[in-house]
Amino acid sequence: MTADSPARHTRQKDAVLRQLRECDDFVSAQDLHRRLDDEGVKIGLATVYRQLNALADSGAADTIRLDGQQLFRLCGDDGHHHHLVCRECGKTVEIDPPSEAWLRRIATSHGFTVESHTLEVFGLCPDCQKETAR
Amino acid sequence: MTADSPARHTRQKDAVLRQLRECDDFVSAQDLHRRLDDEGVKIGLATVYRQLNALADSGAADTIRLDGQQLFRLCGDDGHHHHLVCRECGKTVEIDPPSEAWLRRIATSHGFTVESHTLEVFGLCPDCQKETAR
DNA sequence: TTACCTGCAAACGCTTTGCATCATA
DNA sequence: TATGATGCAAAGCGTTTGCAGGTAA
Repeated sequence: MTADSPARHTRQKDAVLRQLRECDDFVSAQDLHRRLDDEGVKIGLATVYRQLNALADSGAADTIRLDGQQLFRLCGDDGHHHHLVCRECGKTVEIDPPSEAWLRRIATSHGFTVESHTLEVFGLCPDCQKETAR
Repeated sequence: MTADSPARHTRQKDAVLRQLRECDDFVSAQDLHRRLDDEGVKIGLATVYRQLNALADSGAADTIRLDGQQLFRLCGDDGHHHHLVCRECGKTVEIDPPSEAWLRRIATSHGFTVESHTLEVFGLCPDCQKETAR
């Protein structure tokens, strides 16, 4: 571990951070890149990956893996939460995490520490229930 | 949805199933393929993937995603469970699912139904805690 | 001016798929 | 014999990396 990088300020870094702040949900690198592109922001996909990984490494962003791809979200704001995902249309709703005490009790009973956890609940949202009932 | 496949019995299917039974931890498809190869069992990697996916689809095997690859394990019992995963060495321990009532309460409060859920808790296992403390 | 950052494209690792062949039922 | 299963290799997908040129400090 040598001296850390000067952390230069760039247009692209800003764009990634800003866009990340605008999504309150997890986004994939590709998704973020597409959103920036739609906005007219010119940025390489590799740069998006590099920025997101840097944010994740520094602890500024949270990541989860879903369905083979890595999703990122700025962390630190409102504490972490999980998602209720509609299996049909993909709509997501934030839900509160399970009790930390419960997690800790389970982990420590096996001698593990708790660093992070993921929880996702899948079902049908109200709209898709209507569709299916038809 | 038409009639389902006859499910033919083959040497390869047996080999995958047997090898899977021999590991008490999660294994990747590549890992399982290598183990079979070491045993002298001739089998294509694609077949291993196909068998594992078939097992997972049918509900006979559990899968988790760790570090970019999918890991499989026979799920021994009917009731489903979750995992406590060591971030360092990958060791996993089964844990009980959160209360169904809790899940249902959360989902229905948003008008969702509950079909399935995933929960993974990451931390350090006892051995890796010692390593880190060093 | 320096050296970090970027963009492009090629490389990468894991997984899936097309297709001709094999073998179970 | 008929058809699902297999093996091989190529394609696919998300992600990372090498390198030449760009740009903040």
